[in-house]
Amino acid sequence: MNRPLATTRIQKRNVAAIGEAALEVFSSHGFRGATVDQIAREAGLSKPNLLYYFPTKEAIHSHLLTSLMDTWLDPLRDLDADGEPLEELLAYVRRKLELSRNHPRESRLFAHEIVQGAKHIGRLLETDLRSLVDEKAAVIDGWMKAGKIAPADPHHLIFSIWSLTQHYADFDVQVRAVLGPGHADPFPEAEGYLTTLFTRMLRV
Amino acid sequence: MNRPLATTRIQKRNVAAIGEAALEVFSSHGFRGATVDQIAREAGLSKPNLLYYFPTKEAIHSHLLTSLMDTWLDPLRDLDADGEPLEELLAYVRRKLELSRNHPRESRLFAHEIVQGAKHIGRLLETDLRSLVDEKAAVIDGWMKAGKIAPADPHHLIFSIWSLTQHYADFDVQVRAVLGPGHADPFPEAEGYLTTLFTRMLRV
DNA sequence: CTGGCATTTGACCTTTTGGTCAAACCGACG
DNA sequence: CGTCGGTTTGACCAAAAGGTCAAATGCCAG
Repeated sequence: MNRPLATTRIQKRNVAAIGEAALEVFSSHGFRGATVDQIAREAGLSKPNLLYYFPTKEAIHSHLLTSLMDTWLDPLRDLDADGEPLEELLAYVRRKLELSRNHPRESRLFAHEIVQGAKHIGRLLETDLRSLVDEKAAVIDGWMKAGKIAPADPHHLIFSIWSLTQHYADFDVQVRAVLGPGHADPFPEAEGYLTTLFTRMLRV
Repeated sequence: MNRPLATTRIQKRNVAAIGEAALEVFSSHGFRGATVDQIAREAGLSKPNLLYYFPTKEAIHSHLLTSLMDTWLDPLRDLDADGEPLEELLAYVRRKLELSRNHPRESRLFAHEIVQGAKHIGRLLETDLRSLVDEKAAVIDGWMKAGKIAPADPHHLIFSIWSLTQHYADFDVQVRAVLGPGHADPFPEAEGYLTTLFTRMLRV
C-alpha cells in the first residue's frame, strides 16, 4: 500500500533525497510548474530511477504534502489549554514564525497548494485541520469567556496568526524588496512586532 | 512600444477579453501552470489569434501584472496624512479587504508572482512599491511620534495589513474549509475582526 | 563466487506546449 | 464593386514533458 516503502538503506537515502529535491522544486514553481526531470536532477538521480521510487509526479507531491501536514500543525497542537492564555498564544505565534523562518519552502509549498484551490489536500483541510482548529478555538473561547484574554472571534484569531507568520515566508521577497538591501534580517523585527500586536489585541 | 496597442474597436474588445481570460487562468494555475491554449479558449479566440495580439505568453503575463499594479496600490496611495490617523488606517484596512473580496483573482495573481520569487516584477517592488511604502511609513511614523496612535514599526504595520487582508482572498479555500460549509460569508466577520484587531493595536 | 533480487539507465513513446506561417476572411472606404 | 489593411485560422514545427521498458548493473546471502 505504501508506495515509497523505504526499507533498505538505499531506499531510505533516495526517498529522502527525492523528498528534499521535490520540496525545493515544488515550492518554487508549484505543481504544474515543476518538472520530474528537474526534481530528478536536483536529487542526483536519473528520471527513470526517480520513477522507480514514486510512480508518478502526483505521488511525489502528495507524499510531500501529507508528510508535511503534521509538522505544520504541530505548533497548534501544542497550544496548551492549561497554560497561561496570553503566554500560550504568544508562544504559538513564536513557534509559527520560527517555522516560517526555518522552513520557508514548506510554507510556500502549502501556499501554492492552497492558492491553487487545494485540489490535493482539500479533504484534509475539511477533516483533520478543521477538527483541530475547532478544538483549539473552543479552548481559546473558554479563555475569553473566563476573562483571561480579551474577546474576539477565535477562528479569525487563528487565521490571523497563520496569515501574519506565514507572510514572512511566503512573501519574503516582497518584504525584503520593500525594506531594502541594507536592511537587517526581518525576522527578529517581525517577532517583536507580532508580540506587540497580539499582546495589545488580547490583553484584558 | 506598447505591444497590445488597442486602437480599433475589435482590438479593444479582444485585448480586454484576453486580459480577463489570462487573469482567470494565471491566477488559478500560476505562470508556468497556465497554457496559452487555455487562455485562448477562455477568451473565445484561437491560439494563433491570441498570439496576434500578444507575441508571447510572457507578454500577456507582464501586461496583466503591470496594468494591475496601480489598482493594487491605490488603497495605500489614498492614505491621507491629514486625516484622523486611526480612522485613516482602519479605512485602509477596509479598502484592502474590499479588494480581496471583489478582486480575489488579482490577489492570487500577485500571490503567485511573489511566492515564485517575483521574477517578473522584482524591479517594481524595489522601486515604485518601496518608495510608496517608505513615504506612507513616514506618515504613520509621524502620527506615532505625535502620540496620535500607539507606537509600532510602521513597515511591519503595513505588512500586517497586507497579510491579513490578502489572506482572505489567497487562502479563501482554507478559510472556508475550516469554517465549514454551513458557515456564513467570512468577509463581514473578517472586517469586524480586523477592525477590532487594529483598533486595539493602535489606540493610544 | 554465484544466483537472485534490488537498483539504475539509455532509448523510446506519446502528449502537450509555445510559437510560426501562409493563406483565407472580413469589413470599411474610395 | 473592388481592394487593401486589419483580422482569423488550419496546418505545422520543435522542444519539453510525463511515463514505459528491456536490458544492464550492483549488491548481498548462501
